[in-house]
Amino acid sequence: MPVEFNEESFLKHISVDCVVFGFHENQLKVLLLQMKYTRGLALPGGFVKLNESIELAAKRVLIERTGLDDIFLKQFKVFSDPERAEKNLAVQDIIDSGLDQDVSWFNQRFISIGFYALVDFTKVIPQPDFFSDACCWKNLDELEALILDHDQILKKALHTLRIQLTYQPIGYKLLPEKFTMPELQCLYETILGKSLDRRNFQRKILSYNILDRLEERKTGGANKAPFLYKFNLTNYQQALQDGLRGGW
Amino acid sequence: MPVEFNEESFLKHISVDCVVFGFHENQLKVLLLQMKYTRGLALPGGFVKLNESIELAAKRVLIERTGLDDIFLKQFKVFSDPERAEKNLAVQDIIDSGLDQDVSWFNQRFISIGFYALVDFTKVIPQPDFFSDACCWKNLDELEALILDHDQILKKALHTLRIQLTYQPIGYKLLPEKFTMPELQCLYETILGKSLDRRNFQRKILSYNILDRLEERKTGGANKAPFLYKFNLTNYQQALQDGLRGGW
DNA sequence: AGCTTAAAGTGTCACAGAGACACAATAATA
DNA sequence: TATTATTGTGTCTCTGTGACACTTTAAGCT
Repeated sequence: MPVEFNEESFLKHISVDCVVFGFHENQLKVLLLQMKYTRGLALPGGFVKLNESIELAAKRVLIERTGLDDIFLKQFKVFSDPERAEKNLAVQDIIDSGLDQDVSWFNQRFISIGFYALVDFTKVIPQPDFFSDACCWKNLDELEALILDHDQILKKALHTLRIQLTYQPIGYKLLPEKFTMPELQCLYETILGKSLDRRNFQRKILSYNILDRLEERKTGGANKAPFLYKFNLTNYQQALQDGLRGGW
Repeated sequence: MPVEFNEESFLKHISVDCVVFGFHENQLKVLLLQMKYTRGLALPGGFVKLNESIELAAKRVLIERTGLDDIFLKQFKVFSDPERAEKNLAVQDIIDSGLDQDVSWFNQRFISIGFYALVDFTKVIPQPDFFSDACCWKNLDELEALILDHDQILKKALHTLRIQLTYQPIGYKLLPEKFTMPELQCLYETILGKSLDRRNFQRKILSYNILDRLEERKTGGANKAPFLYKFNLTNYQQALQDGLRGGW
C-alpha cells in the first residue's frame, strides 16, 4: 500500500475521476482499469490531499497512470447522487486483497469531480493502480459496463467533448504532432458521431488558418500520399478564444 | 441558529456557492448577501447534508434566499484552491455574533461547487441568511469587491453564461412570461457585452421559430408600442438540443 | 387637434460560408 | 502498365449575415 487512505492524508468525501481520451488508428479510446478481484472496469481516479487542489489531484493520478507529465485536463461535472456509491464494489476489492486497510474510508459517501483528459495516445505508458491489475485503452464503441456510475461519467465526458469541440484544443491534444487531413477529419467525425464531406471539411478547417501544411507526405497506403499538417499554435490559440465561428 | 454546523449534519470540506442572475429594467443583476459584522458582500451559499446531492443543497439554499421553488440551476465549476479560504472573514462573523457555535467548522478547508441560477427577477423575495443582514440585487456593472474568491466565482459564472447562451434556456428563465423584442435583445447584449443590430437580431431570433408573437402590445413608452412575445416551449427545447445553429 | 419625438415594424442588397458534387492526380499493387 | 483507392483542387447554388433605409405609431407638447 503506497499511502494510507484516511483523513490524515486526504479530504473526506471527495474524489476525482478521470476520463482519459486518446485517438489511435482512427478510433477514439478511453483509458480504463480492470479491478483485481471483482474484475470490474473503472475510470482512473483518486483522492484529494489535504493541501492540494482538485486539479493537482487529478494531475497526480494521471501522471501515475500514463507516465505523462503535461496533460490537458478539464473539469466537466461533479457527481454527487447519494446513491452513486451504494454498492461500492471497490470495497470488496479491499477486503479480498487481504489488507489491514480500514475499509471505512471506502465506505464513506463520495462526491466525485469528473475530469476529462486529452492525451497523445502514442506517448502513454499505461500503469495499473493498487486495486487494478490492468490499465488499458478501450475503444469507445465496444465498451462493456463500468463500475458504479462510471458509465454515466464517461457518457457525460463525451457529450462535453462534443460541445467543446469548437473552443477547446481538442485536435491539438489528441493527435500526434504531424497528422494528415483524413486523420483530423476522422477525429472530428468520431467525436461528433456523424460523417462529414471530405472536401468541405478541408476547406473549412483550412479557412481558420490554424494548420500549417508540411512539405512531407505520408506514404505507405495504396493511394495518393496525403500531405502532413501540424497545428499553428499561435493562430490556433487565438482562434479558440473566439470559438471557431458560429454564434452571434 | 437554525441548525448546528458540524459533521453530524453536513459533509466536511464541501460547500456550494450560487450566482443568481436576474434581469430587470434592462440590467443584469446578481443576488448578494451583506455580512452582518464584517459587512462584506458574499454569494449565497451553504453546505451539503449527509444525504442530499449537491444540486439539492444548492436548491435548498436558493429556496431560502429567494422564496422560489422551481429554479434553473447549473453547476459550472469547482473552486478548490487550498488558499481560497485562507482569510475566511465569515469566521470573524461567527465570533462577533457571540454564538457558542464551534468555529472549527468554518475554519476547515472548503471545496466549493459553483452553481449559477437564472430566475425571474419579479418573483424573487430576497431573504438574508443567518450571517447576513441584507440580501439584495446588485447591478453587474457597478459591483464592489466580494469576500474570499467570490469575485472569481462570479466572473466565471458570467463567462459560462456567455458561452452557454446558445444552448441553455437563458432567455426563457430570465425574462417574465411576456416580453418585448427590445427586452430580449437587451438581455442578449448585456450577456454578450456588445451591441447588436436591432433588425438583424429580430430576423435571426425569429428564424429559430422559438417565439410566439402575441396580439397584445406593450404601451406606456413615448413611442410605437412593441409587440409582446412569449417562448414557444416545444420549439425552444427542441432548438436548444441542436444548439441554435453554428458549428459543424 | 396637429406637430414632434423616439422607437418600433418591415424590407433590400451584397457578400461570405455551407452543402452538394465533379474531375484530375498519384502511391501502391497486380 | 493498368487498376484501385484515395487525395488535391475547383465549381455552383443557396442560405444566413451584416449593413443600412423607409415607414409606422404611441406619447407628449403646444
